[in-house]
Order: sequence, then structure tokens, then C-alpha cells
Amino acid sequence: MTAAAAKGGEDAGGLSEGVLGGLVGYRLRRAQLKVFEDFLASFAPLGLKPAQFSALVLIEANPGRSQREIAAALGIQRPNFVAMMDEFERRGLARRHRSQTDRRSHALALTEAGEALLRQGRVIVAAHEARIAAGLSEVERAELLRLLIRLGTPAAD
Amino acid sequence: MTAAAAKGGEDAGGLSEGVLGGLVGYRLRRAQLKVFEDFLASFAPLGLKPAQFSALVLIEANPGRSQREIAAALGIQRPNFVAMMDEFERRGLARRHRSQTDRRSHALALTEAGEALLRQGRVIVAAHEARIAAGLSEVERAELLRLLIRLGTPAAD
DNA sequence: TATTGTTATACTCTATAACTATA
DNA sequence: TATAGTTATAGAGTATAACAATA
Repeated sequence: MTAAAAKGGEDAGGLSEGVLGGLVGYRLRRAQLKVFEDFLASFAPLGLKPAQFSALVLIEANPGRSQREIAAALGIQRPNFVAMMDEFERRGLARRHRSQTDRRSHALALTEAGEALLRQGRVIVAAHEARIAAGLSEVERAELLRLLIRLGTPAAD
Repeated sequence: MTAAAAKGGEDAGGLSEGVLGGLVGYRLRRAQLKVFEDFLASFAPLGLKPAQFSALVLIEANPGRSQREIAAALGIQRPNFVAMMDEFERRGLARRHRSQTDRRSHALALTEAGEALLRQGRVIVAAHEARIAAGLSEVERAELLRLLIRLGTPAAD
């Protein structure tokens, strides 16, 4: 760290950060932008964005759940999840089955193609994680996850 | 932590998180959403959003810098920063002065009203920080900031 | 030629109201 | 009445191309 950075904080262009550097929210935003940038590039070959990947993971881990349940778990508004499911079905990655107990709701499940894509996704995401956490030891990465969970896990509300 | 959460991860609705729970990018996104939610509510009385607050802080800490420099430091595209500066001038918070050395660029500075608003903002942001980091010790909060900087500081590219 | 601020524009994300079919 | 999925829509946020003034 430079002397200037130690005093008030200074960015790449030589500008002082003022109070920003010490704000968790500001650091979160900058870190997330950078991590998502790497994710987007990593998953471009699979044609998946972060929200789509997380939705597929959640559907696979919780087959038979409704759109409302999956969307809520991801913090996605129900109306906005409709288009995502439409695309999943169009690409043959997931399907909506009529629930046997409540004909209003859709029981979601991955297709074979969806499972296959997720297998590729898990390989890619592992490389992505290793890349973004390259400057951290395994202990530090675990500590970062622990602190982030304490900050933001909806379940901890 | 519940037994289920220890195994594969489980959210508030009882859904398994699958691989998501161990991903830095996913945890960053969820944490940032929650933190920004608190920020937005905290700063509603001042009429400032996170990007606006950070821009005002940066202008105050670096008076005389150009729009391009301030925008670049925040990761904002130059065209998108124009409307933000327009609003700052309309509300009397900041001004664009013609640079004496390069008549193409604008030397930015806060007005008295802008400085006054920022003084209120710094009080509010301190309370906001205390609130979101309530579950963390001071050591943990410092460690979180350190790890986030390692992940995402553009200067560390 | 290159750069600053600007305009226009488009694309994505996100949020809300209202409809339908079921419950 | 209330809920699940859906449609329509509107508002942010973000990205690029192109122009005028200036370097």
C-alpha cells in the first residue's frame, strides 16, 4: 500500500477516495462488478448469465418446486422469472410440469440437456472461483464467505 | 447453523442452495442487495442514491478534476455521468467550471449546499455502516474490507 | 487526429398493477 | 377471498455510436 493510500485512500488514477474506501457497501459493489465481469466472460460459451446459472442450480437442487418458490429464493420478482423459464423451456434446459396437488402452480425440473449444461457449468464456475480468489488463501476465501453470509443471508434476517 | 445447512446449504424457505452457497459471486450479490437496500432507505431523506453519494464524495475529495476522471474512478460511463452532473447543478450541489488549461473539460467542485449535504451524508453513512456490520466485530469488519479490496480493487488489476 | 462533453439510443434489470385459473 | 402464473408496462442502470468544440 502506498503512503497516500494509507492516509485517505487513492485509486488507480491518483484520485483520493475520501470516505468511500472504508465503506463496506462501496467495496461490495466494486468487487461484485469485477467478479460478475469474469463470470459473464466465463459463461459466454454456455450462454448463461449469473441469474440463469443460479436458477438452474436451484431447480436441480430442488426439483418439483414452484416458480414462486425458486424465484423467491433468488430474490427475483415472480413476473420477471416467467421470461427466464420461457427461455429455459425454449432451449430445452428445464420444464414446467403441472403440479398434481395444486393445478395453479408449476413443478419445475431440469431436462437431460439442462443437467448436462449444469455439469459443464460446475466445471467452469470452479475455474471462475479459483480465478477471482487467486489472491486469497483457502482460509481467507472461507473467511470471506463467512463474513458475506453474516452480512447478507436473507435467512439471517 | 442447521444440520441441513451444514450439508448442502439451505435458505429461508427450506430450499437447498446446491453449489451456490459456496460461491463468492453469489454471496457478494446477495450481500450487496441487502446493503444497498439499507443505504437507499437511509439516504431517502437526502434524496441521494449510492452512485450519487459516491460521486459527491469523490468530487469533494478531488476538486477541479474533470467529468471523465470522476466518472472513470467510479466505473461510470462518461455519457451516463452527464445526467448525474445535470441533476447536481439543478439541485445546486455541484458546479461545472471551465478548465483554464483545457477548455474542453469541466473542472468540478461542490457548492456550499453540496458540502452541507455531504456533512449530513457522512453522519448517515456512519449509522448505515454500523447497522449493516452489526453482526461483525471491528476486527471482522476490517478483515472484510481487506478481503473485498483484494477481490475487486480496480487498481489491483 | 485525438479527446471532452454531449446527445441519442438501445438493451438489460427490476418493480408494480391487473388479469386468468385455480384454490 | 386468496394465490400461482402471466401480461403489460414503466423505471432504473448501463452500454455504444456519433457529433461539436477544442486540443
